[in-house]
Amino acid sequence: MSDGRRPGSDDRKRRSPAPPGTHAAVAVAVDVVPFALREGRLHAALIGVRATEESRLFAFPGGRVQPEESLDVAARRCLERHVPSEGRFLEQLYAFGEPGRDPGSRVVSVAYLALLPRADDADGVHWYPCDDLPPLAYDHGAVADKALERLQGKLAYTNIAFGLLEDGFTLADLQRVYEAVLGRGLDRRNFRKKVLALELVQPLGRVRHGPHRPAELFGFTERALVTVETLLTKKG
Amino acid sequence: MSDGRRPGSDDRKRRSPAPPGTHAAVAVAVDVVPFALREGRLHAALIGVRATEESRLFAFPGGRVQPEESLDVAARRCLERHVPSEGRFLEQLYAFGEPGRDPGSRVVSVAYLALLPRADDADGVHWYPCDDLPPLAYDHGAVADKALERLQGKLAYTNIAFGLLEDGFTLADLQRVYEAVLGRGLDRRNFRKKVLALELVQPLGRVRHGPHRPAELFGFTERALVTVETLLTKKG
DNA sequence: CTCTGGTCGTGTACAAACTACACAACCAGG
DNA sequence: CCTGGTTGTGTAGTTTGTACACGACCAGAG
Repeated sequence: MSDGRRPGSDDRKRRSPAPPGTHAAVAVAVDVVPFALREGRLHAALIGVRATEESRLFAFPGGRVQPEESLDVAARRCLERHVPSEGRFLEQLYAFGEPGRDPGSRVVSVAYLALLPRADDADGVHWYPCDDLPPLAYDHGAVADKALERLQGKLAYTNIAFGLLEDGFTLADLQRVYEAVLGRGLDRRNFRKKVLALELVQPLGRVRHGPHRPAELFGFTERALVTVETLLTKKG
Repeated sequence: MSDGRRPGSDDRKRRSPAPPGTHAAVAVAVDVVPFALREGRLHAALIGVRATEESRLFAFPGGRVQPEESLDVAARRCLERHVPSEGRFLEQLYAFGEPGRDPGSRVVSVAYLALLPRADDADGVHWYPCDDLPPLAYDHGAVADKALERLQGKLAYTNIAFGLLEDGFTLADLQRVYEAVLGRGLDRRNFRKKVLALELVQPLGRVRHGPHRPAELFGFTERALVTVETLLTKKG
């Protein structure tokens, strides 16, 4: 693994612009995994990339990082180009850089996790349930796994799930979000106790009417994304 | 944020090799934050990058990613070039890509977190206590913050701290690791109960002699890195 | 108007986990 | 033989998590 230079020499010189003629062969891209709820199930937004003879192939929205933009900006740009939304949550997920992940060229892709309050349809966008994704191009299968893993993990100790809701939700709505992401049921009474005790939501003073007892509507409190001690336990 | 192409068009074309003459202006590097314990305090390994008139400047070991190597391999190569060790733990941390982070050229750097069982001295390597780091080049101040944050966070629900120890440690040694990383004391008896209950360590049948009662020596169990329910609580 | 289905909202008993804390065992060295 | 400093163990009290039942309330059917 040595490059032949003397030990202790400063590796920083490699950061200088490459000499003329030897341009860097590694490109940088971003990919965004957009999650949203549809009919109580967690869905991800995909773009069709090409149709082989017998099967279509999908990938997450993404693109090259421009020389003057940051990774975060590039991710938001790529997200908004395909998926129109007012997503509040966009967080870096992981950098994928295996040499063979993109056939033909060497691309290091920084993946992002995006949470949207609604799964709006748009031109070229396909929403698929997370537990039934179509064949994915590149290494986007691994990207999807990582995204879901991160979302589930952060669910337990942050209020990240609120990125999948808009103000004016009922506690039952919120619970459905948790159940959809975790893939298991929660006890309604214990879940309610826990959420209210942490004071992450505040009643709006309005109610939602339906064929049943009216449900109180809630909104988020001031803090946008907090790391709480334990927002969730085994049974909610 | 539109690039003028029709909506829904496939952004994937950007992944193809750049046309001749228009080479990608964004380079990819890795930086490794190596942590180890020295005299009961958490230290990080730094490399001197340049000496200005009145002050030296340091940075974490790093370098450009080679066209044929993966990010993980590049990180291990850069770590081992500077810091000789048999580090068991090396994990991707975060990708830093602000346009201005590296003066002169656009470099996206994928940072890695490394844990070493010992803080060995080597040519060109400087070990500094984490709570008293010297001035850092680039955005390595933010990198250091992120690394420490990750380490502290994972301490609570994984056995990541074991990367800072070698087999043949006492439970007091292990506790000192936790206290050094967290920066606070833990209750000896509760800590011992917790660690033993999780069966992450196994007695080696040997003891360490000293001027006091002999201490039993432990090693790690088979599983290398596990995510435990709650390895740590407030008082250990 | 009454009935009914289905949801909303609350409280209580039990079990498990966390926290605080004290004492004897043991060795090296004086 | 005594002493200092560490290792090793257990118990009581508090907090947190878990399981579970019942009345309140509305819309719609009859």
